[in-house]
Parts: sequence; structure tokens; C-alpha cells
Amino acid sequence: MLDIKYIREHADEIRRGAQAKRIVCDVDRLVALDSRRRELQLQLDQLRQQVNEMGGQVGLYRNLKWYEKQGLNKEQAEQKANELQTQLADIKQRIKSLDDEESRVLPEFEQLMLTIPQPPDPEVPLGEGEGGDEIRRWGEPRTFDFEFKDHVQLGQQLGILDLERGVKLAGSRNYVLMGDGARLYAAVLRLAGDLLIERGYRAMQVPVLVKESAMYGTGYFPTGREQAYLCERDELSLVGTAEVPLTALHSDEILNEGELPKRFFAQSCCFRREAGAGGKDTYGLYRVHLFDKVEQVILCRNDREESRRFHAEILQNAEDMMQKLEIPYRVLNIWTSDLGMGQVQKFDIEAWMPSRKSYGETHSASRFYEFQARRLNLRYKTGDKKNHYCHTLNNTMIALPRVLIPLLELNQLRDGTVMIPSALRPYMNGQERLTPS
RNA sequence: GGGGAGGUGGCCGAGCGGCUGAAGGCAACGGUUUGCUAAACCGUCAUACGGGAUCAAACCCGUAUCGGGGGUUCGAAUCCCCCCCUCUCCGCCA
Repeated sequence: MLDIKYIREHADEIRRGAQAKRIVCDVDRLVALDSRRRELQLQLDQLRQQVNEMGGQVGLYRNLKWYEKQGLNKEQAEQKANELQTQLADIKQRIKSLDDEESRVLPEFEQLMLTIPQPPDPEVPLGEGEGGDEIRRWGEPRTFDFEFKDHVQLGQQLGILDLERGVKLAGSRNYVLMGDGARLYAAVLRLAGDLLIERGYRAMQVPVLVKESAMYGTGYFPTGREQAYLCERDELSLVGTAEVPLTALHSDEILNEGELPKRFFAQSCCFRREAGAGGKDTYGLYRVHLFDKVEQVILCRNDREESRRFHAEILQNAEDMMQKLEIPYRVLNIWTSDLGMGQVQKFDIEAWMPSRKSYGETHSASRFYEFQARRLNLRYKTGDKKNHYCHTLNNTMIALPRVLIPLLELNQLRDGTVMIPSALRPYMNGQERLTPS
């Protein structure tokens, strides 16, 4: 959410931003509702002021000590009071009708406020459709001097992946990992967490079934509603990322400036319906309904330069993780047309996946400035006792099982066994290789 | 799931239906005093929105907010109804 005053005064900029993001929103309608809303408030405030003042008078005219002091007798005072009450009844009628109008205008206004996207930063490339400009690469895509296998073949031959039973249990886009597969999965997550702990990030364990306010606050609702699993009778939603509970953790709070920045991470289950994905990426472990992710979240001061620095930091953390895993990747500066409602800039990391013969997205690092903090009512107080909205940022540290695709495929040997990258071996009891079990 | 108790400002804690945005205390901040610290004293000390003033702020005015919503009343933190949450006893249970 943006500041209505800012929208009012920079309507053009907002319109251009929405255009660049390819997001449809009605700025004119919003501005019109805003001015009507302010007129109504002004009138209502004035009428309420009258009511308060006259109401106080009524009280006085009913107060024996007071009206005797004014030299009035009971009848005179009573009559004054009644007169006032008659006038009040009239004013309250007017309040009622204005109030009715306000209660029609406000919900629409608030609804529209939630649909206004934040303009992208200038360094974001203008684009069309999904994607971004490649800004760097690390590592070389591996070439094979033998017929390589994809992660599904490898997983099945090693006896660590069972897609059929996953589907039997839970429908399409589900899977089961066994033995070394499950161990490897856990090992990657632990490595990611340990790396972040080393760097001063605070480990968190958070709810993954959250109230709608958290979904709205982080910007996933109302637009992304289709993508979420809802537990409707309890009015709760399963989160698609720990970004939601972590970013909303301090919602409706006023932090002290000294507490910032807050560097968090959480490993959590992530639930995504993949509605609209249609038949896309149905093969293997690429796009599944339930996965695990270690997510980084930073809450910092309201300072764009600071936000940028932290953005670089969380991106670096993820790149370092990929380097530890020895997975070649590239980093994209995502186009305006592929940015979400609140994001001002987003960098994706894509890992080389032999079976896809391409880079595939494994990470997404976004910064939001105040956008989420405003929706969440997440603020901090400075030394001069002023309140400011925080800035929020997040990035994947690692997400599984997707990263198992390059991890298995890139490290396979001719005989179908898979070498374990050395950074993971300590988490696998020193095991160096996956062999059929 | 059933029975009790309770939800007031950063915290604790008062609060006859009008003069209570809310006593008092603590914490915090500014100041006086002081060799330093402590103590003492004085002052400040919720948030949002709107209006006015301004280059902008400071500032001035108003409205709303005492868990949330609705009602009674000229007037509600205070009375009534519904909901939510916390604590506690019982039952159930990873």
C-alpha cells in the first residue's frame, strides 16, 4: 500500500508505474473517492463537534447546581435542555445520512488502495512478459561425455524418490523422498540455516497457517488468493512462503529504531496451489504443491539506500549458498512487467538444470520499501519520537526439492551414482556419494 | 469441548453515565541541582485521520480510538447483546 497523499500528488507517476508493471488499476476512481471521503470526514467532524458541545450543554441544563448558578429555575432549564435535544435530533439525522454515504465510500476506497501497485525503481529494465536482464553468471553449465540422466531417473534408480506414491497419497505435483533422498534434503536445509546463523541472522520457527490479515499485509491477498490453500471455516490460509509470517511478525507494532535492522530467517513448509500453472512443469520435482524453503527477511529503517544495501546482502547470501553447493547459476534483474504489486525491484537466481537444458528459477529476492509495512502497520520510532514505516525485504536462501534437480543431475557419474558436494558431507555423516539402496 | 476470572496508554494500575484521552505509579525523554554517579525537584511523554498555518516543519483546531462489532442514551471506558483473545479448573490429546 502507498501513501494516499503521495498518490494524490503523483497520480501520473503511479499510473506510469502500473503501466510498466502491466497491472491494471483505477487511479482516477481512487483519487475521486479520496476527495469525497475527505469532504465527508470534514462535514462529519464538524457536525460531531456540534453534537458534543450541545450534548455537554444539555448535561449542564439538567444539573441543578449549574442552572441555579445561572439564575434559572427548573422549568426554564428543562425547556432549554429540550430545545437543544430537538436541535440535536436534527443534526443527528444529517450525520446519519453522511455516515451512510461514508460507509459506502470507505470500503471501496480501502479496496482500491490495496490494488495500487508501487512503481518500480528506475534501474529496473522495462519489459514485456516474464523474465529479466541477466546481470551475471557463476560457474559453467556442465557438459556430459555420456548419456546423462534427469533427476527423476536418478532418484528412482537410487531408490530415493517415489513420484507414483506421492501422487497416490496427495494427487499430482506430490512426491516422496526416501533414505538418502530425505537425508540430502534435510542436509541442504541445515547448511542454509547454518550459513545464515554465521552471518548474524536470527533463526525463527513460525506459523504456516495464518490469518488473512497477514496475507493481505504482505500483499499476497487479494490478488494472489487463487494461489493459496484456504482453510475457510477457520478463516486461515496456508502460506506459500515464510516471508508472510516473518514479515508480519511485528505488524501493528512500533519498534525502536535501535532494534533495526532485524535479520530473520525461517525454514518452513510452503503450500502453493499452482492454479493457473496449467500443465506447466508437471514433470519431476520442479513445480510441486508442498515444499520446504529457508527464507531470509529483513526489516530495516525507512531509507532507500539502506534497503538497497540489504537487498545486495540477501542476494549475496543466496549466491554464496549456491556456490557452496557448486551449482552454476545466473542472476536476473527482473523486468518491470514481471514485478509483483509491491516490489520495487527483484533479482532472481536461476540454476543450471541439465534436464531442462536451461537455467531454472531457484531464488527470488525482492525489496518493497514501505509497501508491506504500510499494509502491516509495521513502524519504528526515532529519537525525535516520530514514527516511520519500516522497509521490508526478502529472499530465498534455498528451496527444496527444486534445488535437488541441479544437485542430482550435475553431480551424477556415468554409473548413475551421484557425488555429494563437499559442503553437504558434514551433514550426511561424511558420506561422499549416493548409491543405489 | 464444558465451568470460572479477566481484557484500560510502553508497562503496572484507578476509573459515580457528562468537567476522563483517561487519576496514580514505573519506565523513557528534556531541564535544574551535583566534582561524577545516585537521589531530589520541574517539565514532556498514545495513535490515526481531517482542517488551518507554513517553502517545509514546529504549531493551532477538530474527530475517532479504553479487545472487536452492534444497541440503549442528548451524552458510554462506565449499562445491555454478540464475537474475539488471555488466564484458570475439568475433559480430551500429539
